[in-house]
Amino acid sequence: MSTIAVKHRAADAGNVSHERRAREKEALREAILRAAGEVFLERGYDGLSMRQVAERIGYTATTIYLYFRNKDDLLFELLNGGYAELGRRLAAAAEAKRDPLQRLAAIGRAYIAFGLEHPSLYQVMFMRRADFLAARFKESQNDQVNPFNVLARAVADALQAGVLKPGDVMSYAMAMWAVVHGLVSLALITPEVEAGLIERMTQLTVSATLSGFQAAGDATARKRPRHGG
Amino acid sequence: MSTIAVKHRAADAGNVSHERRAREKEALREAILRAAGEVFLERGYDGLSMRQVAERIGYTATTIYLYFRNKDDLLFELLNGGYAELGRRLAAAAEAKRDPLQRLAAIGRAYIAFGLEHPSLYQVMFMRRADFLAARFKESQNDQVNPFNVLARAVADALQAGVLKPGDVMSYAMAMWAVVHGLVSLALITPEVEAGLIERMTQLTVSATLSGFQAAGDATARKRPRHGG
Amino acid sequence: MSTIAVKHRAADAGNVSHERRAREKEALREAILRAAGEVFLERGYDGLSMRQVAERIGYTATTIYLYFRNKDDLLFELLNGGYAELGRRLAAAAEAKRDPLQRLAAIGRAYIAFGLEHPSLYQVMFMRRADFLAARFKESQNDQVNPFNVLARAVADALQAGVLKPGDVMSYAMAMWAVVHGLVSLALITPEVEAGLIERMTQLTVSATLSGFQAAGDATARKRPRHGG
Amino acid sequence: MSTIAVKHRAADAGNVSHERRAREKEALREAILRAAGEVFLERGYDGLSMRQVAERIGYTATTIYLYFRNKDDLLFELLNGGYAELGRRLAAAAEAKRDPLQRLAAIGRAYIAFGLEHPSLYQVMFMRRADFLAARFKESQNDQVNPFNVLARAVADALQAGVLKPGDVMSYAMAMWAVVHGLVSLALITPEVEAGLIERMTQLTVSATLSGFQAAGDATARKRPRHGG
DNA sequence: TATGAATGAGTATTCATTCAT
DNA sequence: AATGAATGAATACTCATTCAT
Repeated sequence: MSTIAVKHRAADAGNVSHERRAREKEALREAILRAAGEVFLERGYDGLSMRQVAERIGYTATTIYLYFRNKDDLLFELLNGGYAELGRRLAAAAEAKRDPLQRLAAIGRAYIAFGLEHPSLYQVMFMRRADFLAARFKESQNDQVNPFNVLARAVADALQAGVLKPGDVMSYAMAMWAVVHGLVSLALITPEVEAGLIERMTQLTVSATLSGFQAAGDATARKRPRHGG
Repeated sequence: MSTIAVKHRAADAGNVSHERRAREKEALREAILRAAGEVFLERGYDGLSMRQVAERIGYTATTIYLYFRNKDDLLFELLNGGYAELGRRLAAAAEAKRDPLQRLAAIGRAYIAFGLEHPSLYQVMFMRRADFLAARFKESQNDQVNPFNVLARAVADALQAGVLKPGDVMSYAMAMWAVVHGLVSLALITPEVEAGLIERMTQLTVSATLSGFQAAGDATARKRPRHGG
Repeated sequence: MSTIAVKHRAADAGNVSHERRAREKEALREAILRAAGEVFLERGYDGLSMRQVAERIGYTATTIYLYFRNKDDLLFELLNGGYAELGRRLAAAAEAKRDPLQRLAAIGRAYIAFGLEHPSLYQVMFMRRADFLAARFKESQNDQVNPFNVLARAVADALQAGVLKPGDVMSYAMAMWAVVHGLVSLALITPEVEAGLIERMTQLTVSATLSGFQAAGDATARKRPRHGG
Repeated sequence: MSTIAVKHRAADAGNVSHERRAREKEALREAILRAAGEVFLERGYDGLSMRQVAERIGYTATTIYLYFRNKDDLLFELLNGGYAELGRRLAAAAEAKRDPLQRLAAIGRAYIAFGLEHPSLYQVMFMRRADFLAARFKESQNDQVNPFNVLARAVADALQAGVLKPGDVMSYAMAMWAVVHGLVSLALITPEVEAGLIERMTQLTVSATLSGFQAAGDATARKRPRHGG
């Protein structure tokens, strides 16, 4: 309410370099996105209002329109950042493990961690049909770090390595996604459940699923009794 | 806006029976609930507006207040109906199978079927946080057909029968819930995916999960190679 | 909320006499007015709603429209009753005293008592400009017990008896009305004031006013040192 | 409805000064307050609606929220301004007279003048119960020019000077307030009465009251036969 | 670049009233 | 005589957005 709205006009606007201008502009843009993320987290999807965001960064609501065309545009960028971040984290998890099965488990754990760390964002990313964003996402596909692709590649590797029962890549990838998504989304809509239970059911599920997927004669299974955590 | 607002006064009011009146009233009540489910699904909790609902059924917003005390009441009835129906179906599935593992599989399949058959209702029931309803649900618990209880009882039986690896009932129940919920909710937010893929990933997941849960020495596992479908 | 709405249809409507019908109808009419008065008292002018009134007597809001054309009509009857009641009480007070000055004091006290006993009604009767009612009141003047006329007659008598300083009836009547109205309305808008203070200021004012109005050489004044109470 | 909704964007915005902007803003603020006073007077507290106010000044209801936080805030400012103005006028009247009785008479006349000059404001200030504002007024008491305090001080002085019959300050102050309030409020709700009558009854009442209050042996009374106007 | 003023559409809910029965 | 269903207008308030500066 009583946020002090400092005037943000650069005092030395006269001889400022173009670069610096661009940098400042980018900084504000990111500040807006950050604030939007916070509001998102605290008040949820519908609680995200231009005014709330503006107040948090000490600017007027109008100013946001200089950086984002409208609320949907702001939201789009926010989600885009979410997908990119998730993609990076899955990719990082994948790179950290050589063994195909361990890699799959690591990807799953990274996915779950991301979801639990960004509850509001996750809900908008994966728990709603956001048709209004679909079209825009089609255009801006960044396949490099597309989260699903990271998973699909790891599945393909594991299949080729023969550590999974025979099957098609897509079915396996969707199945695994379903499992981790089920864990995360269930945890998010039943927040009164104690953290320990979430942990135990996650262990149980990931472990069981992977051992269930595993090729019967795969000797490596014996040596890795605990897939989760 | 473009909804045609037909006058709903009975044309043949002369020989209208009390029964018919009651039936018409019940029909409108259900139409409201159905419309509310759709709107809730499309626009979320805050997006669910009495006006939207009213417009969809061709009545005034005021009319809804003749059937439901307020917005929360409307939502409560909506969800309550859903939980009851799901509970009944899970209970029926459970009763149909004697074998503990088969019973668990049957419950899972019934759950998935319910979700896919009632996409909008399912999303309202399990894909949003509805904290505001928690209190009211606490009061009106109908434990007999509480969906989760049906699952938990089946898990307890299976554990006692020794067909599952040792573990606590709650973790197993939550884990199984997570798996089926993951499958359903993923299917619902990616509707462009072909039905066959949904089917294959469901088979894969349910089968793998149950075999992963199964006690190592359980001889019965050999005889039931396909848990899903 | 859960008021049981009993069906009020006369069971023996077939051979009921016209008289009895009329009596019943009148009874309900008065029940409505009584309920309206209660609601008025509890929730004030704007809190008076047809629904509230209807609920209180166990009928539907629609029923009221069978007895009063609309809300204004109901209100008009209510106020009309108020004026009549006030008129009767002032007239009764006037008749009870023979001495002109004592009669004026008695009228004043009766006026004040009425106001304090019917706060909500008094506010609507005398503390608002109810233009929408003015026209209707012009028509239905019941001069017999018109409250102001009672006062004016008492003033005229006192002037003729020579107990008041010379002056015109209208000015005296208005002046006295102003004094008692000031006391009542002040008491009504400052309800947190203790009753004792209201009492004392009333005594003080009435006493001072009357002695101030009194003709200088009026011997009776000496003998009646206390006009109030 | 029939209000002409002029666009209020300054036509000559080019060379507009900050000062002018501020002045315009203040002007609109006061226009809102004035309109609010009128509406309040005509339709009462619950009848005072942001929409009505907005329509009367030719702006949208939303605009009012740029000047006042909410309805109560608007009302608070409205009344606060009135009390301050009345306090100032009473204080000025009090200072202008040294003689205790003349001072009381002057205060009374100033009060009446204020009421007749600001009929709508006066009605809002003193002819309605405004419990909802009590709390806020408690906080923001400006005792310096609190109207009632001005009167109470003058009464205390007069009592100490021995020109009033013995009594307590509070009773006298309330009594005098009741008298002037009665005159004003009666005048305001019976506007069809000719101005001359108002004048005569005021003279009569003020004069009588003060002489009635006056200590019996107070010689000064003889010299001031006419206390009013 | 950023702002202040303003708007119009939207929200839940309540109310007086009408109409067919 | 009384009701039940329905409406349309009203309420305070919030929000995304526009426009001139």
